[in-house]
Amino acid sequence: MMPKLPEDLPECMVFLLGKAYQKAHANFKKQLKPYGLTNMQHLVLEGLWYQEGMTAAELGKLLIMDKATVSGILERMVETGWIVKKPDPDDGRIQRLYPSEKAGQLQERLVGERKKANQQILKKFSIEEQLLFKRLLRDLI
Amino acid sequence: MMPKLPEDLPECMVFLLGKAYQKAHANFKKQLKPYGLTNMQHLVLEGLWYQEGMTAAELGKLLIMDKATVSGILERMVETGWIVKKPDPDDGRIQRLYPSEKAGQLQERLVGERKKANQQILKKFSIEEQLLFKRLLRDLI
DNA sequence: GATTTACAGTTCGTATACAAAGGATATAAA
DNA sequence: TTTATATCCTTTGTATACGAACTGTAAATC
Repeated sequence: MMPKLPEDLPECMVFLLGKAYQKAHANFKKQLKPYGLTNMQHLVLEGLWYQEGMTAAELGKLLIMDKATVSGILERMVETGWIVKKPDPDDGRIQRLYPSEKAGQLQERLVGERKKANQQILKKFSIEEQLLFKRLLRDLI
Repeated sequence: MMPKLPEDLPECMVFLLGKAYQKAHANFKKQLKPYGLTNMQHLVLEGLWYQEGMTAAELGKLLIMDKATVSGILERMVETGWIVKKPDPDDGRIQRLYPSEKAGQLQERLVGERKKANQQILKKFSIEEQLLFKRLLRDLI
């Protein structure tokens, strides 16, 4: 629960959004730990399952991630065998990204974990609140 | 705006919360840049203005920050002259924290920046939506 | 075709985040 | 009072985040 806070700080959206995300992130992180995946790595897999063969730039745009951040995450995911990079035959600048076999075998369970995490957040609210909440958040993105 | 996203990913609260915070954070960051302060450093100052002399542990609890994270932030803020650490006479484990002179002189402007950042987020919504949004976020913390 | 410009990725530096372990000190218990 | 336990804080290691600079390649323009 929220402790006592300075002045109108608890009214500050930057603070509220940060702490709400912090909590949601921490819970999902725990769920993913057994798989040896981080939240962002999981997100990358979801992106590639949606459309494999994307480039790092496309993936970053889709998932709203900085190219430098994407670069690091992809490097670790190649190292740990979650994805594969294949050079594009027509464009020497590009590497196309594919989920690995190992990733594919866990796809259902991993997507299930995300849905579970999502449900654990939403279950606190009524259906109307859930829809409104999502709309409000989307309006900020 | 939000790009096309995999399956029901755009329905996922972890994702929505993360991206909404990312955006809010980025905007506030820009506002604070002229001051040479980061968002979290600003938050620490607000905490100490609310009650100076707090310990790192108390501050962390108040602002919902990990003790290791707090430690690093405080170290940098001492280095850059935003806060001062004073040893507690009764408890050798504790350092009490105070905003510096420099911080005090900028207090009004810095608090103003936060309020401005908050307004820029909230202005997109009706009063009713604003109140509901805050309540929903608080329910997650 | 040579030059400019645009784009893809990487690398570097700095700042969170947080788990885990360690060092110092205070308090409770035996 | 010696031992055990609890706190405070720091340190270490890993993973984001992201601005900025850099390399390499493609596309556009002259």
